[in-house]
Amino acid sequence: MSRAVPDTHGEILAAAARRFAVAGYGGTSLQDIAREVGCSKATVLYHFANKEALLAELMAPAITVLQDLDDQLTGLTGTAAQKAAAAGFVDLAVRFRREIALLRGEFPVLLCQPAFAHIQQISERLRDAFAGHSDRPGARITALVLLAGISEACAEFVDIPDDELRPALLALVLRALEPVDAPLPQPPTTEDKEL
Amino acid sequence: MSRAVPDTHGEILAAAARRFAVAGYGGTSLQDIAREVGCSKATVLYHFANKEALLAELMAPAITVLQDLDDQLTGLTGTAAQKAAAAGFVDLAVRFRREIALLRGEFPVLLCQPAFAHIQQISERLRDAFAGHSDRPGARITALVLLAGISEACAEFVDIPDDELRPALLALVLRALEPVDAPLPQPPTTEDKEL
DNA sequence: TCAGGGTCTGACCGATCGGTCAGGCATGCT
DNA sequence: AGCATGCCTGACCGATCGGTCAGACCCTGA
Repeated sequence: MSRAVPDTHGEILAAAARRFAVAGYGGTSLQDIAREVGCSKATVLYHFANKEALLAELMAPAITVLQDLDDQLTGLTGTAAQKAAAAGFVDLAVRFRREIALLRGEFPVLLCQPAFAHIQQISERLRDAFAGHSDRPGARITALVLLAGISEACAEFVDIPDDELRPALLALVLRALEPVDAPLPQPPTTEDKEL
Repeated sequence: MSRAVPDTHGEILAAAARRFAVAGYGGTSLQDIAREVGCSKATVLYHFANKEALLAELMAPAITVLQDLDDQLTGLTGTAAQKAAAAGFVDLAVRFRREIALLRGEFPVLLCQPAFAHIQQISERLRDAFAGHSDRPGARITALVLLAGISEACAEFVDIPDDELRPALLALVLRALEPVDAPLPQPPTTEDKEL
């Protein structure tokens, strides 16, 4: 049988995920992680170049999916962009809520680090899509409220099953989003804008 | 005239607010604050018992208003609780968005400290009021998304004037809240249906 | 039997943190 | 002049942080 192959690497990863979720990235020391695994801090740093590399490996799957979503949103405008962004982000947030919980408000600090710089750009494009690429303050405010709120809710409601959380969030978003390209009483004359 | 009365206490307070807003509470050292004021770290600790006391004095006005809001919400139920909580919290968040920005995701950590323990209870009651005191998952999820989203938005949009931010947030909240005690399909008068 | 590579560790490093303390300095009252 | 008081500081403290390093302990293949 598969008798106790150590897999220290994986154990460290799992322990780090648990600690980060409780105390955040900044609030968790390498010593904490080592203690949880039952090894020395030096062992943690033998398996991972540094603390940031640990976080990066933990976040990698979520980041990949986030980039895919970003690709899918390119070219979409108006309500189409809003709906696609809403469905895509809600699904992503629900699936990776453990990863979102890891960062718990440390987004602003972590995104400043060069290793995560491109994430910031993606999140700005995502917010823009949520606003239907409108620059109306109402649309921009709504987009930010929803994106931040969804992240927080997913990090908080770890006990609710995906199939319950996802539709509830999606319904909320569709209810709350400002329609962006349909407030005009007579729209046909404005389509030359696209050309 | 009032010629250069030092008011070091106030200067430290202002400098701390500026630094906390940029780097967060945990990310700001007493040394940083002292450097910004142009005094020594020991001077900061001469005017304030410790770092936490500095934060407490900075947050005091906002906390007072939060407690007032909490009082006003006691006894309200259903949609009345939702609307009162929405109006009250949006107003509070807009007015004190600088204070909210100070904490930037450090709520979970700071609320664990005994000095801020009662804030956690208030915020839970507030969330409950947002949900119209319903325990439907949809209502609870919506409440959390909106509360967290509003906080984040207020911390982010420091450049938008109050009079623009407040109505936009209020409209969003009223649009997004699940009605909780009005699931009736037909209003009392059926003839206004034509309108 | 021995060499070598993968794994792991205790000891240690420099930096930084919040906080303490004795004392310097200016001012104003007696 | 002498003294008390309020304000401020440099030097220092113990703790903790992320990270380094030489070496010990396996296991395996020659």
